[in-house]
Amino acid sequence: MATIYEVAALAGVSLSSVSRVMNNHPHVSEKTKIIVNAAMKELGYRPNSVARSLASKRSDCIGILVSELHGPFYGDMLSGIESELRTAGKHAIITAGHSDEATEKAGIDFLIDRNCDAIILLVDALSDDYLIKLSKGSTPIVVINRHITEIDKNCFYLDNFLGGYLATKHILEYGHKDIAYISGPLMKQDTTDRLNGHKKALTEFGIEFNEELFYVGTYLIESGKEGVNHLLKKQLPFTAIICANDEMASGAMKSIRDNDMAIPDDCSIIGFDNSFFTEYLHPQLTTVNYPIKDMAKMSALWILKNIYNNNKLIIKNEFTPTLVSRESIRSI
Amino acid sequence: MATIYEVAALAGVSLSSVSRVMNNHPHVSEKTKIIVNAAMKELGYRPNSVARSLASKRSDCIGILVSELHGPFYGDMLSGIESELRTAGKHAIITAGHSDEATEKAGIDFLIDRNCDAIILLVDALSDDYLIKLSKGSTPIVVINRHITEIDKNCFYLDNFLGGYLATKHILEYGHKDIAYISGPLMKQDTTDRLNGHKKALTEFGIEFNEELFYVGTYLIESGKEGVNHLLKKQLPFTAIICANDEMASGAMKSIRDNDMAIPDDCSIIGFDNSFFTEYLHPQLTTVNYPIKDMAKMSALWILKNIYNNNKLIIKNEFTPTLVSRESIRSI
DNA sequence: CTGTTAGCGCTTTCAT
DNA sequence: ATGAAAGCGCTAACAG
Repeated sequence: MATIYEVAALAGVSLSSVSRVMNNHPHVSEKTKIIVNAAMKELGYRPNSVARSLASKRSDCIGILVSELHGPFYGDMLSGIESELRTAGKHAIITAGHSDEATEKAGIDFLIDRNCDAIILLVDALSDDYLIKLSKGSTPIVVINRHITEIDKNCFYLDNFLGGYLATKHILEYGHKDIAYISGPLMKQDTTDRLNGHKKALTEFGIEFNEELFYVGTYLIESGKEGVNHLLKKQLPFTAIICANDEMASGAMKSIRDNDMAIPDDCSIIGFDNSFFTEYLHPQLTTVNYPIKDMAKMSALWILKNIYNNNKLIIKNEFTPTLVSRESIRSI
Repeated sequence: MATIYEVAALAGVSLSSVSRVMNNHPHVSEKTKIIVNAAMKELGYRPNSVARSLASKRSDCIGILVSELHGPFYGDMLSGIESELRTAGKHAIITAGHSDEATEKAGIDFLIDRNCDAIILLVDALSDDYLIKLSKGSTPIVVINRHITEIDKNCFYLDNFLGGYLATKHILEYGHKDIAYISGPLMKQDTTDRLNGHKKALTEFGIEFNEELFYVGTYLIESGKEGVNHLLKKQLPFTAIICANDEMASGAMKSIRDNDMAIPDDCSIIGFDNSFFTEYLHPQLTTVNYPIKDMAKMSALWILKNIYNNNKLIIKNEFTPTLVSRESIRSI
């Protein structure tokens, strides 16, 4: 691998000149530009980005910390960010936090230590306070799927309360009264927001929230199954299940069918996220659209605007969920 | 951010001593260790990994180049690799190649330029020759989902031929004779391997391959739909469709139902990959298991063994597909 | 066992 | 417009 020294020697100029043409500095003569470029080509020169990063304290890299690397939700998010960064000539460094506090902290440190110009965070375990403090550090951060008032402008979030409300209202409008709810882990803010939206809708329709028909899951398919089995065991009547995400909904659907009940005839069901596969379930799952890809792209755009000074971009922070009505709900 | 100088000053030792305790060198007195560690803690010192990487030419980072960041297949792969690396204290730097030659090359250069200790590749557009040449460079590479004889030991691949064979044999054993095939892009090796396996099974059963019932898709859901519509337009009889992956199979299922045909009564269908969602389709999709997560983990283990000298590990390169029989096929 | 001294490859003042 | 020189923070011989 040729270094900048060899390029300079071959071109018969100094290091600085090579550096200048590499970085498109103004005030470089056309002649130097040409001769240096020729030398670079001849040597197949590629700048060492580690050295560059050490000297300049920049890296053209954005760190991304996400809970998991698999799953439709995170996949769409990563894809959305990467595509925006790529078109801007920036790179993504991706790592996973596994919803564990120590792992999330370590992930952030890793990204900071690699001189990322900014970091995009989707974390569950870290406290608001930690993130607020982090935002005061020298590496700018952006937070997805979480609304922290103090760093409001750096947050990109869904109105989860509205989402929970919409789902439940939809169910209620179809005449359901005995409604089960399979929730995500209560430590997550989006989970509780959705749940509170749910409760608000219930209240509006004069229906009491029933702890007996409430199950706390993990957002994973398995816990959708477990949730249904748990509910069924209680022998309490219910005509609809609201699931806090699509994966649990698909697990729930399976379990319901395994118990010889039909969807939506014996039990209606609604999910959350509008993952790609919901359209391929049978029946097609009614759900709430979570525009994660748009949000992910927006977070990348924020960085392009605020870190790399692309001023043309217009940023919005809050995103709105919408109901996607399909086949998994029937009228009572 | 404190530097190694400040730590050395506070501890009253030289740089080298600090460096030595950081890197767990032998021949460091217990006393120095303690005093240096105390100084590090007091200053909240974190080594600058960029500087370290520049000086040492190592990074404890593994580069991963994958076609896409979303989708069940790539998600499982990334997850599998990351979990192995994490437990070994190594980090993943992930980027996407989008099945485009120039993008794949740029991705590789990016990873090399960041001093990755090794690179894991899942690429479609790059030629065997390019990869062979690359493997002679100074950054070790590992290739997933591709078998290149010359760099055999660095490849982790499925017996796609067998997979294609198994799928078709299964269909044939159920008595089908008019069999449609929705393929992936023919430029991909796994695609043609599967197709050749398919043809072999046909031959064994004395059935001729019918170009009219053959459709080249993209491995995306949409093209499963398009494939079915294309086939239906021809008005030729067929009782089963073999899809080269599950996503196209799910698209095909939807299209079939949209045309008022029942699965498997009017048309049997089989997929490939055994993606998580196939179990939640209706009917549950019969498919061929692709142990991508195991393969991904194995590729990571190869690196731990060969690059980081963890000799205990046993490596295998070829993986075997298995048939997963579910509900989407009926007897003729 | 510890300290000194060169770098790693590039950026960035500061002169000229 | 160009060059010289001083780092960026760390590692790694080499002495001692």
